[in-house]
Amino acid sequence: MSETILIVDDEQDVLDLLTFNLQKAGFKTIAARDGATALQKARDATPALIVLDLMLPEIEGTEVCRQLKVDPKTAHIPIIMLTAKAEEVDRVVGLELGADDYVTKPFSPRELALRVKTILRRASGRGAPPEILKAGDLLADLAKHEVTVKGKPVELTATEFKLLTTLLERRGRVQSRDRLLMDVWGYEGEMDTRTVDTHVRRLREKLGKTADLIETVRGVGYRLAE
Amino acid sequence: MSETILIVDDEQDVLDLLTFNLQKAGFKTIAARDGATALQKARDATPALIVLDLMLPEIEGTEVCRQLKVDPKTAHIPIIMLTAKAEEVDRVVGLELGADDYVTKPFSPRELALRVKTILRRASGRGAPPEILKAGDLLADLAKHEVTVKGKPVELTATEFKLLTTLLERRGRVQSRDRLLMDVWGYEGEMDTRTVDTHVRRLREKLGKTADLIETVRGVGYRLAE
DNA sequence: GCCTACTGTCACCGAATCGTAACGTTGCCG
DNA sequence: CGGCAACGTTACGATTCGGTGACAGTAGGC
Repeated sequence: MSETILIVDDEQDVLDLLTFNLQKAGFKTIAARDGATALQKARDATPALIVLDLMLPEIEGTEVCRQLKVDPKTAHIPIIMLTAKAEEVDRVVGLELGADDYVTKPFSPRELALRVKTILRRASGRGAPPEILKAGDLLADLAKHEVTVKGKPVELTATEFKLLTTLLERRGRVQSRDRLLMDVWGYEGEMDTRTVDTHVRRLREKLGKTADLIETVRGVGYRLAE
Repeated sequence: MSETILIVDDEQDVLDLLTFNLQKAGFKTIAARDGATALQKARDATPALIVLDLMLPEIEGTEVCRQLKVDPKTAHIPIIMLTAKAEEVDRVVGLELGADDYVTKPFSPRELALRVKTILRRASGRGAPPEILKAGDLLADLAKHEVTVKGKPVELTATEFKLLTTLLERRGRVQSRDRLLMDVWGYEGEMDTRTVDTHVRRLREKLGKTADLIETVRGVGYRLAE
């Protein structure tokens, strides 16, 4: 089941780190240090997944991503973006670019390996690919970054979307505010746990009547009804 | 569920900071200020996780890490590295050592606590998590934070839930009031309180007929029938 | 550069929840 | 059969918790 992964980064250290850890996780790896090489290797080797640094010399990582998605030969290959700033993320994932996931630097090896596995499992279609999450009238399309209630689309912000999908992924199980802060907001930044409440409220507002799917468990956290 | 964490750093300030924040996050902590002590304490106490500074006097942090990974007694313990320079990190953590994650100084206490939680959650998730407790018609699902009697859900407050699950976990064994105050309420030392009685009553009330599972042992405490 | 959308924080409020005291009841002892 | 101690029950003030609206900072789009 050893699949090949293309790693694109201009820094040798990062390249080594990724190569080592992904190989330890059981993948084959090939590397590229600039955009042009990356495009060529992607076409030649057709890897199962590409890890792409956003900041590259000469050609921008975003441009590489776009070209990969244009070429029919490489368009289907999932891409994980490496980026320094968490703010850029919104644009990168799901919008103009077709990146499937992102990891912010500095990232933990463990985290990256996990995401790679998750995406490959999802892409291979084996074992119930959770591309689309459902709950009652609620549909969340991870690939399209789109949520619908009874077929009608609901406009959510990036944070709201992530919060909702996080709850959907653990449907039925209560998520503490701390837990949600970790999974939705990430490691960095000191944040008030009440921020979660506010976003839950905004989510409920936008979901209208379907909002009662989001249950409050007093003294514990939030939960999506089953 | 309080797990022990070994903190290794030669600076007292950092040690204090880490100790304070990890304890606030609900962990027990032990500390070591040099490599030799760290190795010894790791073997003796077998902590659930080790936070290890890369820069140590006498023995390098890298060397400590290596030795930890060699000893079968400590090899399985996850390690989070503390390091000052971001560039070194990649190589050190990924290639030479078996560290599970790293945090660069200056780090936010919150971030570290979160990474600790993430890794511990992942590590403990492997085993057989007894997430559902049973007793007669009574079912308690820890993850869902939900209790049912004969399939019908019963609404419990956070305290009642914790009290019930605590009794369930020690089914058949009598729990003294002091013991319950410690485990459920987190109180220390002895105190003269009827609080436990009141909550037991409320529990019984909500459980209806199933309440007789909770037995009173006069002069001692409470017990869940087997 | 202005404007809009989004985000995180704060203060306030009502309601659920909690701990304690006071009182009633039960069981055990001589 | 009394008395006492342990436990059950009730009630209530205090506290905590989550919902809500408002607001300032910020980034992106035009």
